[in-house]
Amino acid sequence: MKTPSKQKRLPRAFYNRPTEVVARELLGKALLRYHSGTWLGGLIVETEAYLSLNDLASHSARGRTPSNQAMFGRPGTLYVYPIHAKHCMNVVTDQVGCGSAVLIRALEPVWGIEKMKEHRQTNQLRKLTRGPAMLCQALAVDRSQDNLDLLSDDEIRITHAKTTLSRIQTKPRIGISQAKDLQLRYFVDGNWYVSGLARDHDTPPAAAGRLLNPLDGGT
DNA sequence: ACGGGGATTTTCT
DNA sequence: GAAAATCCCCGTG
Repeated sequence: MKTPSKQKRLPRAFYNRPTEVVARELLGKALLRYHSGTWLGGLIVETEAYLSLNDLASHSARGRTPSNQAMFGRPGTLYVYPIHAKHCMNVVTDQVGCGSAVLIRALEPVWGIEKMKEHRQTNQLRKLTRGPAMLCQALAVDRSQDNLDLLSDDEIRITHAKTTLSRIQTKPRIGISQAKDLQLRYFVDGNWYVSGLARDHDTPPAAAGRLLNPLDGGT
């Protein structure tokens, strides 16, 4: 299984920190998924933090249930949940049992773009991974990946990446009905693949203000 | 069993 | 900008 990048995985200690810190520092890292003999993935450009305390929008706010148990696992655990007949993926943060996680909301597609186009049934680059459910479909991630460990699993990982970040923005989270005031959404300012209103980041990749592709990025 | 709501996406006007 | 599509999950009875 030849990896498309020589970068190493993020260590456990990276995730075992306050959720807001992890959410911000995940920007620019590489999310890689091995599926049907090929690598898929891209660079993280948008995240949201969901806290263990005083955050009614978090799935952990009403305690542990059978479906959200992964959220209470070790930092670096994957938490995949179903919503509106689709799926979204999170990375568990902070200490074991906290019930906090970071939602991965958007990627700049880099690896396996043709395969991701098939999974998404489109030829438009911008429709591959611009949104939490879109990127799960592109990467063929669903509930069967729930509770996997990003540090040891063979088919999914998050690694360092040689990237140059433009300014990082912090804004309220998207699509929630509670705790709307908390500023826990982080994204690369101006990146073409960030979700939400198009006018906030409508600059095509050929122009300025974005993540640069990693130097060892491949097909 | 039932029903409302949801960290969404797509399509329509 | 609004609404449909679509289904899982959990509180309630």
